[in-house]
Amino acid sequence: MTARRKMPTQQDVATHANVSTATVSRVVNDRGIISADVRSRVVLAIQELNYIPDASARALSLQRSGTLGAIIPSLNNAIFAEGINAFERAAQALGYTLILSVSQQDLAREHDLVIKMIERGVDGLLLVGNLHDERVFERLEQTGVRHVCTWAFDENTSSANVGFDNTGSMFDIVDHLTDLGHQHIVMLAGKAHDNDRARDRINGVRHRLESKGLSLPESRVVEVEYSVAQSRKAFNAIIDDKTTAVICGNDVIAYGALLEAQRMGIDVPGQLSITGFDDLSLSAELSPSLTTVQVGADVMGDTAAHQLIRAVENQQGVESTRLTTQLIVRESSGPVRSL
Amino acid sequence: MTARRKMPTQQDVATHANVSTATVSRVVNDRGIISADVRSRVVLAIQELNYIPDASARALSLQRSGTLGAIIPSLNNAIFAEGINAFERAAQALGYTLILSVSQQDLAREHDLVIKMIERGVDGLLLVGNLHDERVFERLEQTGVRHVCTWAFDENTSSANVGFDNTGSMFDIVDHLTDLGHQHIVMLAGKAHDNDRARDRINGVRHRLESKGLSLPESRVVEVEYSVAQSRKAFNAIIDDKTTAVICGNDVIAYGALLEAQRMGIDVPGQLSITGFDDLSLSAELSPSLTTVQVGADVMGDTAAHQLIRAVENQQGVESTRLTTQLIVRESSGPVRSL
DNA sequence: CTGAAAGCGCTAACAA
DNA sequence: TTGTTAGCGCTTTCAG
Repeated sequence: MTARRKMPTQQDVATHANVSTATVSRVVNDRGIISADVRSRVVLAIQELNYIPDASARALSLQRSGTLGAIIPSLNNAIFAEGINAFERAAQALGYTLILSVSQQDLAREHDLVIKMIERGVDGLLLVGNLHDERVFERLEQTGVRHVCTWAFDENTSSANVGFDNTGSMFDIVDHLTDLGHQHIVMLAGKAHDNDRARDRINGVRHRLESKGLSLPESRVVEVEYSVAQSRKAFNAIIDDKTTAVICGNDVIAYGALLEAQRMGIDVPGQLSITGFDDLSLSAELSPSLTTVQVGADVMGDTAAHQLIRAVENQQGVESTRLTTQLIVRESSGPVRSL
Repeated sequence: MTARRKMPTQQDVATHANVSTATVSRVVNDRGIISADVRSRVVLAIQELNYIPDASARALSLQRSGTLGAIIPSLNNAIFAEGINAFERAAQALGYTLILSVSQQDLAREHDLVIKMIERGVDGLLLVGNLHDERVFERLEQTGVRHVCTWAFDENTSSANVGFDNTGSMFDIVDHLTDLGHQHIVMLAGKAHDNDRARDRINGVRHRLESKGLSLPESRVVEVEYSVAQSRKAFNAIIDDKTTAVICGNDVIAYGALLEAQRMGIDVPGQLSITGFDDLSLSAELSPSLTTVQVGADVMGDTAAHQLIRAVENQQGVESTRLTTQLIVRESSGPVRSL
């Protein structure tokens, strides 16, 4: 088991079945017309030899690999895992294999990974967000590799988008809170470095508040790691008596805020409203359940895979799909308590 | 952008730099000795043409792909996502690319995916658990593809294992609970279909209880989906007044039990002790925090990648690594309240 | 130190 | 319907 056995090749099968390699190729790929006799001989030979075709050779010859690439910031983020799960499922259903790389929220690393993906000959590539190294777009354009940027939607990008408007999604949250009378709001945002989604969400909150004569000064925004423990600390540090609501950049951060508030004896939503973003399945189960924004990561992953594959197989461009988010009002947000 | 551009090949670079393709190959792979002059000409040509090597052709020629495959039951399971994250990170650091497929806890599907992986020419393959279609092992053996089964450890498997003993891990939980005086225990196990880990955990609990003169009849075990909502239902259906402790097959199930207990007004751990398995990061944050078993998914993923790559690059067999789990006692378990 | 040539396994015209 | 023959792009002897 330490030595790598020589695997049977198409040639071996051909010899064994007494046909040409072209014929073997034809039956393997179900292409053209083959007599029943020949077909059965080939099939038998394949079974007897335990023949498994070589995808590299096939890709080299076909100039198509049958793979889809995906580069994501992290897998330790339930919502990305969910999106990739759907992406892989759709790809698998359509006969494609997933090549997955993690950029660790580092755009320089992401650039290198994109090159790797091109080397691998992926037929399509999924990226997260619209913020990337410029050279990424150049390379993709130059090589003609189909790609789609997910988790964001911007009318004015050159690349196709399958995602939602991060800025606009926050309007619903802000409107919901201001309707409930909240004016003193803080935001526990996700880390915005190399991350346009986090940045857009902050801007969304800020702009919407400003449009209502309110504001979100720098002092009332903290960027937090994707971690409940980190979020608790951040919450603890920024919370004060005047604050009546905290908007979180994602559900995990919201869990931290919620748990820490409870530990501090702050009543949610009585004294403080808390909102999340993503609508992880746990969010509906907590007590109080979390008001959040549903993003449909599974639809996004599924759609991205389908768009990519359709573009590849029909030799056309990748279409953008604008997904909508939905505000899910639950128990963690409520009216400002009158004094 | 709808037409696939012809990418520059090694041949183009060779012509441009006025050298042979062999030379280009040498500078690209840093192999052999090349004069400074030639090297710089080649490097320049590569940049000017934006040359990106073709991994398929390389793999075909080298009979090595530089990829590692992984087939996991699901990505919507935080602990697998964590393990794969570590696996990918290690692979990436060592120059390998990850090919990931999801079997959806279906061994028949897994078998097909293994064939796909062999077609892709993965240099090494990660599988979860020791329960697989027999033909999987035959194929792997026959083709000589290095592989490792994770999330389990059994002395008597033919395949290398990088994991822990699921049966034995439950002994710690059982001992902990019986030490606290618990005798009426129920188990909310993970779905055991096509899943030796879940099965082993059930057996672990049962055997350990029996060794102490206690028992875990079928009527006190329910298999539950990996879902907080499902777990709440199952908990609700099985809980009764006599039960003083519930052992859960994983942390997510435990969250469901805990939240439902709280909703029902059951005091944890006053009236009921609850334990989990996995030690997800949230488990330490909940209130009460969850007594659970830490499995070190990141170490497992990292180790698996290293073992695989070492085996490939040194032409040797894959070594097994026995990982240990650790009981983490927190607030959700306590002594049986004396009546 | 560099080039020429063969070959990795498969597919795709083009003939037969 | 089936076989023959070129490659696909890269690496690797083997010469020079």
